[in-house]
Amino acid sequence: MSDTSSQTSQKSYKLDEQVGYILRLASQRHSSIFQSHTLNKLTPTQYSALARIAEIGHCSQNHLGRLTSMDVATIKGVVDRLHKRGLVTLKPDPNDRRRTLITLSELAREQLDDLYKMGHTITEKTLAPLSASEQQQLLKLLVKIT
Amino acid sequence: MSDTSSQTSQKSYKLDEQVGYILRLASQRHSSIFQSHTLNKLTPTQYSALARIAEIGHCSQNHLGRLTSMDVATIKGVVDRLHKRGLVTLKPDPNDRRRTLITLSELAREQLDDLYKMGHTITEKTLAPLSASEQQQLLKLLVKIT
DNA sequence: GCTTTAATGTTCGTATACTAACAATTTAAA
DNA sequence: TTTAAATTGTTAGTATACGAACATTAAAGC
Repeated sequence: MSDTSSQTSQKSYKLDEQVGYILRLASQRHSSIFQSHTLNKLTPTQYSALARIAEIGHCSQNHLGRLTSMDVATIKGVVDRLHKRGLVTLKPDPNDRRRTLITLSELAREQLDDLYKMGHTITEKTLAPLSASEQQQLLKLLVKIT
Repeated sequence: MSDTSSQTSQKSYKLDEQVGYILRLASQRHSSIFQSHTLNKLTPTQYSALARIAEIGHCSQNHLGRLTSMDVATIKGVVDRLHKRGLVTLKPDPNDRRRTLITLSELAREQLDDLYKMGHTITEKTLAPLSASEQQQLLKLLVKIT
């Protein structure tokens, strides 16, 4: 009897085959690629927030959080840092005194094309090990488990 | 001319179609499932570390970090918290005075079967939206971009 | 109208995750 | 063998990420 430890745990557990673990590894590699290509040391999260504001024009802080899947505490930090860097402008919502309206700054609008180019490059590099059809397949499956 | 902003950015950028963004969403959903099923409020990262130690028996802190893809600062915090909870035991390596040998505690060994069962359940729930062949396909593709 | 409920933004606490710098120790090179 | 280089673990700083609690304001229910 060579295996004395698996008497009660017949089903072996292999960490390297668990989705959660592999997802973390894939995210790490993407972050690493992102960081090596990013302009102005922008983070993936900050980039997501900027891209979303660019899409919709303007919105409140919590709304932006929902649109980018960040909870209220996280989106606050992100918006604060984007504001500190002069990439977004903040002004009170005249229709709701609780809200702050967030918009892209002029500086951010000027950089938008370069930022988009950067985003595409990062996506390309991340998916480089896959064929075109594999890339589509991966995105489709990932969306399904979201 | 309805679109005045895309003169220089012909290629549109859709955040919802970028791997990095979708990877974050998938990781978030997995974490949420993990958290709702975990014993003792163990985190995915702590669980990975425990599972790896269980696989290899014992190792140094930095080595464990490499085996679980955590940098030296991160693995230190994880090991500290596992130690504080009594899940690992630490003792100096007699052969190398820089190293600390990490092993599973008796408590952790007793819980191992339940932890493995929990891990399998979490993996199942995370992959539930996919068919069996889709699940294998997803893991295969994720590993490729790692 | 008034009260209850909900939404917005803030703050605190904890846990990854990574960079950079550092002291102690070990290994490799000269 | 003595110096140089690498490894181990620690610490400080920054940035997500989430739960929980809180005050202010708005919306709903009566």
